[in-house]
Amino acid sequence: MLRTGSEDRRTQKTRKALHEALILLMFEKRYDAILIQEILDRANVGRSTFYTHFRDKDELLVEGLQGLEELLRDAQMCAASISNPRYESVIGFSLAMFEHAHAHKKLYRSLVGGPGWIIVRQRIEAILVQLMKHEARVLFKGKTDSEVPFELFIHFLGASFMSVLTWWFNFKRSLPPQEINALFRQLVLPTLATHLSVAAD
Amino acid sequence: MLRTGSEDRRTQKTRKALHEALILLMFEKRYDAILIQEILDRANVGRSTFYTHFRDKDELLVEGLQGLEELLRDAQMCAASISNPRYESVIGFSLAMFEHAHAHKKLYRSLVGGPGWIIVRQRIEAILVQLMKHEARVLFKGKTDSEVPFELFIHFLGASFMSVLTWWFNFKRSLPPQEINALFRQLVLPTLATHLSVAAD
DNA sequence: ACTTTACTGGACAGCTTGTCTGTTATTTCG
DNA sequence: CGAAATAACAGACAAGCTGTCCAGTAAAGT
Repeated sequence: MLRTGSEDRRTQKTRKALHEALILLMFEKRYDAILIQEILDRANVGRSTFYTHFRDKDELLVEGLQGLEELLRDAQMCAASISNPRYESVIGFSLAMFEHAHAHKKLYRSLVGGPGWIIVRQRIEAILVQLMKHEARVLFKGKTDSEVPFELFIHFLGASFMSVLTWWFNFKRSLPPQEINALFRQLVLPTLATHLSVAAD
Repeated sequence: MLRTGSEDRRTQKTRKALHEALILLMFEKRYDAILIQEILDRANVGRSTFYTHFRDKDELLVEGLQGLEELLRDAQMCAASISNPRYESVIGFSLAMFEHAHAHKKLYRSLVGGPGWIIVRQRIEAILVQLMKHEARVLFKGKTDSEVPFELFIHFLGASFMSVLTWWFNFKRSLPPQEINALFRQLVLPTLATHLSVAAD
């Protein structure tokens, strides 16, 4: 029997090759214009092999965002301790996310606006929602003066962040991550202050 | 020569048939699962005819949103006069939009979440952005205490609205338009108050 | 060494798209 | 009404991409 905790080295190799090929191709053309066949050629992988790993192109793309989740989780952790008004920890991920996008500028530029962006956007938004839920639950003023459902509040924040991120990339002048982050905070802090309590207990 | 201000009756008929067929089909299945051939069959229109009118399915869908723009424009006009704090007129369209979505519940439900929603969402957002730009330009505190670019501010509002609209449809309990509108305002008014001046002059 | 698993390469049918043809039906205008 | 213009038709067409399948080969693991 072949029981191993980790995967077969061959599968690791193949998956990696496919991911890298997709990334390389995204430097050259829009995500939606990329054919599976092209990924295969670039990765030097057989057609049938691809389908044993992924159902389609989107699944390959989404898997590539695995690392991002951990990155953001760490950033959130870190921010939780140093947030001045306590409730700001809810958007503790923001700077890290902007910086990540900035570091992978070319990739994001290939994605933003195109059909691939919808996939990525939803995935990232889902990650953010998850993070913020965990962080904000305690701080949320459930029944006091606000009747906004918690879920709605979080989704609103997630979508707001993604809209700023999207705008940032469509903007001709390129702002540094710190600046766009400051702008995001300006837009969202008033709402945050209104709906979250200052102290945790 | 056949010069007429309005279109040939035949083309009007065909376009209408195609639009109606698409709508009917959207009641039955997701937009992206609908084949052009199915629209053709339903509308009783020849394949070649379709392509003389529209480049693809999306173009047909987008044309169907023409009426919405006028509806929202009217709502915005109307709201401009009765907004209590002046700056609230910027989101004067909101209730009308929620009501429109509510009136066409089934259609929206078929769209929200699916790939068709991206098309519609972007189109609606573009309309909103256009409306809000016109309304907010005068009220925007350009250089006073805020450095948020006007464009970003407007896109933020548009995306925020669309996120609330989307959440509304994904929410199991169905809230009446008035209530979801109230929630939207609660989320967005703090930011509005911060970045817009109270008086126009 | 032996077994199990993954990859290959190529062929395959299937589906959808968009184009193009000659012909028919309808509308507009004189 | 009659003639010219134009739209719609049916249906065939190539082209493209997808996803599946197979038998054979290579490479892991034990």
